[in-house]
Amino acid sequence: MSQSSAHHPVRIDGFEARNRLMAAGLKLFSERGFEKTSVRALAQAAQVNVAAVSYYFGDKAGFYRALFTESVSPHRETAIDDPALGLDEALGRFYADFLDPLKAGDDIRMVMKLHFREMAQPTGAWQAALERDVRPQHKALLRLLTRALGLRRPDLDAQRLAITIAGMAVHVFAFQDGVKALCPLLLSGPKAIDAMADRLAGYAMSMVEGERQRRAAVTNPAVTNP
Amino acid sequence: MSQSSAHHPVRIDGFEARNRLMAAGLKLFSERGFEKTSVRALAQAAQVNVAAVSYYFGDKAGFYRALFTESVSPHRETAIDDPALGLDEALGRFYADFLDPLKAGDDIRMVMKLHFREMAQPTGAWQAALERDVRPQHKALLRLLTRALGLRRPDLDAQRLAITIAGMAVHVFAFQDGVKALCPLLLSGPKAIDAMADRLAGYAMSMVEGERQRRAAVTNPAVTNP
DNA sequence: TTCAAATTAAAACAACTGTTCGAGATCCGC
DNA sequence: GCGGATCTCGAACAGTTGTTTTAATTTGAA
Repeated sequence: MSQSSAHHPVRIDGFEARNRLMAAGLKLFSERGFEKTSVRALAQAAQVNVAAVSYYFGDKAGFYRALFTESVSPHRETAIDDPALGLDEALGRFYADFLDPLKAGDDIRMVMKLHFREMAQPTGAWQAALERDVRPQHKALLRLLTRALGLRRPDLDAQRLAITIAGMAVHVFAFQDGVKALCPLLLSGPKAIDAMADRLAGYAMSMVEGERQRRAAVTNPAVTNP
Repeated sequence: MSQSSAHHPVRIDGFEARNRLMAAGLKLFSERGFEKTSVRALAQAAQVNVAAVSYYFGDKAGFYRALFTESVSPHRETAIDDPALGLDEALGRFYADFLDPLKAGDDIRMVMKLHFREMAQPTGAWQAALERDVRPQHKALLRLLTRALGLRRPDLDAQRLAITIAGMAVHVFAFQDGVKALCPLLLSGPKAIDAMADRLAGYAMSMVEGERQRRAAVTNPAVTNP
């Protein structure tokens, strides 16, 4: 109903309570989700009165939104479509940067969980993040692939390739619990994560090469067709 | 508290209400999630009294579990590790069968959403499904890849490959909303879905081939190393 | 110190949650 | 028809939810 953080007129000094709330909110929301996290649980975890969340954020939803907005974006913005980079370098950076937050044991992991929780259950907060963060990354990847495939403009098959190449990273991230259930060693420790990023880059390279061959075969079917 | 569906002694005839509840539950739970769906909303959508869900399922949670259990498993169990199949055939079947439910416009899509909603936010209901449905598929895929790579036993890199190959399909499924936001044409209509499955199979083939070469290069590094 | 603004605290609010109760309706075999 | 099981209904339960209110407290500058 009310705007978020419209209560206090200008700004304040006693941000301790607000900060404690942010920390507790990151933890609880990422663990239990929005619905299952009550304002009272938040207040208790932050050692703060119940009214504080309304006082500082106007709303539980406003608190959630603030958490989503003010949290540092966990993914570095990689310039993968820099023409100076080779395809292998670009893809290597892409996966390395994408999977990097997996190594940080602290809050970043929680921010990620928060984000992917929203992906599976899209609300307004995520739609905004998609347009702001995901779409540019996708476009950059698409540019990279269009160039690598020697195309003038991206076509549907380039889109498929881009979605899949990005999806491999997203999948590792979003379903890390499932991955850990199937094979715990795959994501245990920084070295395993680096290895995973390396393999993903290799997979993507193979995919691009295969797509290149497929396109060649389609335009010149006489060679390989039975 | 109480066991699910422990109310009615033996069995009943008037299953109309129960069926209507199942349909409404599939719709609402898959749309809004478990927490956001109230028993009253379920009853109203099913045109059934509030007490019906307790009467037939004992519990809201029991209702959810029943929905999860009784719903037909959306994915056909593909025998991809049949040694008679070539790798390309096996992977082609795998993706075709996996993405097939995307074409069915009806309830199956809702069942999928229900499942993937649980994946992102694992509860008991999903853990059971993982052990029953996902793990066997993963093991079959792992067998297939182990054979294709000429290994005696699956190693960590084979695990990575299997997880990623399956993940490409999971990603399309789980984030179809995001995919549609980025490129709506990719999943519109059965032909597009078939094409996507084809491409995924091709990608996987390329990945396996690339992995085979990588392994060869590792065991015999003199050839390609700088 | 003094005063007003900023912050905290406890209690109460109304709305909604899942669940249960008991009375009525409906069915089926007899 | 009757009788008993099966099912439906509305009301009410106790508990939790997010939010507001009101008063007490702390804070910082004049």
